[in-house]
Amino acid sequence: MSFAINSIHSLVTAQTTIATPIGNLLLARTAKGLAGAWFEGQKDHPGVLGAPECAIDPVLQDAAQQLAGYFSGTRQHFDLPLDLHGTAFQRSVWQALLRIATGKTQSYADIARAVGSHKAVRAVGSAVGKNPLSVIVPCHRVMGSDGSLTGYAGGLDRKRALLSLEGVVV
Amino acid sequence: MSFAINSIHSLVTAQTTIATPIGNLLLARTAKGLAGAWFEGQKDHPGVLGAPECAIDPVLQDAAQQLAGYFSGTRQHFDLPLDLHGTAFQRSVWQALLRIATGKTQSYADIARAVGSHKAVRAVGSAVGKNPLSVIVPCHRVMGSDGSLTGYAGGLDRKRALLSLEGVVV
DNA sequence: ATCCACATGTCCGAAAACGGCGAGTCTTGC
DNA sequence: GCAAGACTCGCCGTTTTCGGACATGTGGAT
Repeated sequence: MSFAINSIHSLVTAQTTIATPIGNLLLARTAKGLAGAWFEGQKDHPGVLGAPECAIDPVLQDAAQQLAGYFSGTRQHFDLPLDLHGTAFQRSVWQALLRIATGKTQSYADIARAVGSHKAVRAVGSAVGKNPLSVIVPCHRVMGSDGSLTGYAGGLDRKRALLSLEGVVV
Repeated sequence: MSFAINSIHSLVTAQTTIATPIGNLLLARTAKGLAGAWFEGQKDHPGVLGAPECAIDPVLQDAAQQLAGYFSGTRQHFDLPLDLHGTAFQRSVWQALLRIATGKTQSYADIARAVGSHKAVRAVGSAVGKNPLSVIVPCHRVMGSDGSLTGYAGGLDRKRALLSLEGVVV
């Protein structure tokens, strides 16, 4: 077994798993901030991380608490140090996602325009699909131009649940 | 028809042919020890040797007996006086082959490292291919780095048979 | 003298395949 | 007519695959 050279595996300094209404969420941090949040069984779940299980890390604790607030409906946005690993294009897409307010949605074409190349719609699709921070980077707020629920690495059920939690009618 | 200047033809003092489960094997010795073991129809088979057919030569007799043991599964390694004729590089490669235990395999790159020039992989390939002592110098235990069965002067079927006799799964 | 062919393995660039799309066309079924 | 699906094709960053170049020692051909 071998890991990709640029995987964040080797950079993770602490991890923990928290329970949410839609499944367990694995949180991972690096020296610079929160770097991963994957649902159990989600597409790019890194599997077992070598880093120490650590529930008392400040960043992970903050994240857990803010996520709890989000799922209970009291918190509208997150305030955490993030360490997003990806290509320049991917990072710009993820930044665009962070600018979508809770309860709003945008289309893949909207994001494409936002990052400057309005024709790169499919590329946006695959970048969105590789979002390493489920929930926190709100890739679930992206829908097809015709309003259709198109895809979600964690499964469409979770996407529906998150949107409905935010008051969006599908 | 002509023989190469450095061929061992003129040095052979005795020869014999023995039967094995995978074909007849021609054994040849010089004054110093066993110098040749070629399968019928194998690539560098020397053809007819001028030396006397002699089944009672001590070295040839030992070789025949040990080979019988090997093919019946009771013998794991050979103990015979060898007279390996080849260039310095070839001899060092063949010596490296002798260090591969029964039931193990190595890649051409492994051998290259073992003889000190890790980039001379192709050179190793051709040296291995010129091994004069089939079975006894276990050139059949060399495989591609990706585990592929690449070549054998006696035919890939024989290579497969030998490996399977040694318990290696291809 | 030179050149070529080998029982390989590594590297690098080019080319092709692959998506969490979208817009345009065509086909149904009312 | 006309709306809702099925199909086609262009779009573009990323990933995977593929092909050529190179390193190396030797022997045989030219």
